[in-house]
Amino acid sequence: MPADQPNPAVAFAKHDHSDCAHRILDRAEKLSEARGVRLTPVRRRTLEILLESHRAMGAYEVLERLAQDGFGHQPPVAYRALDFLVEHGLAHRIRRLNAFAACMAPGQTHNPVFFICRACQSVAESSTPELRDRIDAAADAIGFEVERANVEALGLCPACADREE
Amino acid sequence: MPADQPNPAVAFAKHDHSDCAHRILDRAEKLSEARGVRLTPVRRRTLEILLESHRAMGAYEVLERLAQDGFGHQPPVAYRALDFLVEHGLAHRIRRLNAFAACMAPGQTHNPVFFICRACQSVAESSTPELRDRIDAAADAIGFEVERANVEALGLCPACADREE
DNA sequence: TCATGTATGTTATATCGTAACAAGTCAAGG
DNA sequence: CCTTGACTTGTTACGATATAACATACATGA
Repeated sequence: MPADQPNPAVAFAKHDHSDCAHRILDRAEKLSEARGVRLTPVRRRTLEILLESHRAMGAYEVLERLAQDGFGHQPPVAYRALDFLVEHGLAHRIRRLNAFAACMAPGQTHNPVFFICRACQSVAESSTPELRDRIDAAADAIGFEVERANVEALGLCPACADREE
Repeated sequence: MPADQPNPAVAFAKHDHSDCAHRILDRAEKLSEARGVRLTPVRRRTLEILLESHRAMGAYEVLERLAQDGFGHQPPVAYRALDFLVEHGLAHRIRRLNAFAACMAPGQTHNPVFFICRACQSVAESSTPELRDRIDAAADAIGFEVERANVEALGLCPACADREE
């Protein structure tokens, strides 16, 4: 697999995580510049915090970390940074968990499917255009116009599945 | 289309709604009996309330209606009834809206896709085993075991799409 | 009938999210 | 340089969603 392609298994496999986080931060910087938006210190730090794990984190958990680092202590600080990241495709909102996770393939148009481990809350992201095609086909059949589609699968990641046996 | 098959377009089309609601209530009764669980007055009334529209309703909205009908006034009353309905496949939770909608095909194992109109909040439910197959295939590739999968598509229903043009 | 599990209702509180406003930052044009 | 306007960050205050814990009632079967 080429190094610049997203590897959906990465969240569940051993890997050089600091490397993987840095790579994404670099891309986030470049993307922000290219789009003329500002990856300010809070926003950048928020992304770093999300990138420290492949878990989904609640806004208040992120806020606590931001506060420790000298940023504001109030909810809007975290929500605004997270909203920015989501809006620009640098993070995703995982609705089932009321939480957020860094996007592992920023900048690529992708229709992500989230695989959420119910035991360790890690989240893997897989990109499957065919899935979106199916959704669009079903929508067409009833005259519905899909703008965004969200697929969240709950289950067990390989490590936690082993542990449960 | 046979009358006992779910028609995914029903939510967006004109139809004899009181008939459609009664049919589902009947099935809910039979299903509950068959499974040895009790469709008690609050639970039944909760399902009726959801069935009055094809919209998703928030728990507090449902609670208000229940209170008017002489049931309890506190959140757990609504949440417990809704949780029961969801657990037994008689209703679905629409996470994007923090809301609940009656299931239009109770008793059938189905992997529902929800088409949520962002203008009128109506929800249509479409059942597509192929979609689930795709999700499972993507999961297999990374060693993930899917237990439940959730597809929520946001967009415009036919009526609201017309209105926006 | 009475023991047991299940349902319903309550109070209280946890958790998640946003509106509205004040103050600071930054870049472009005068 | 310095003003202006758009944007960003921070605050207070509140709204919306959800659950824990406990008391009471009710069905069911030994």
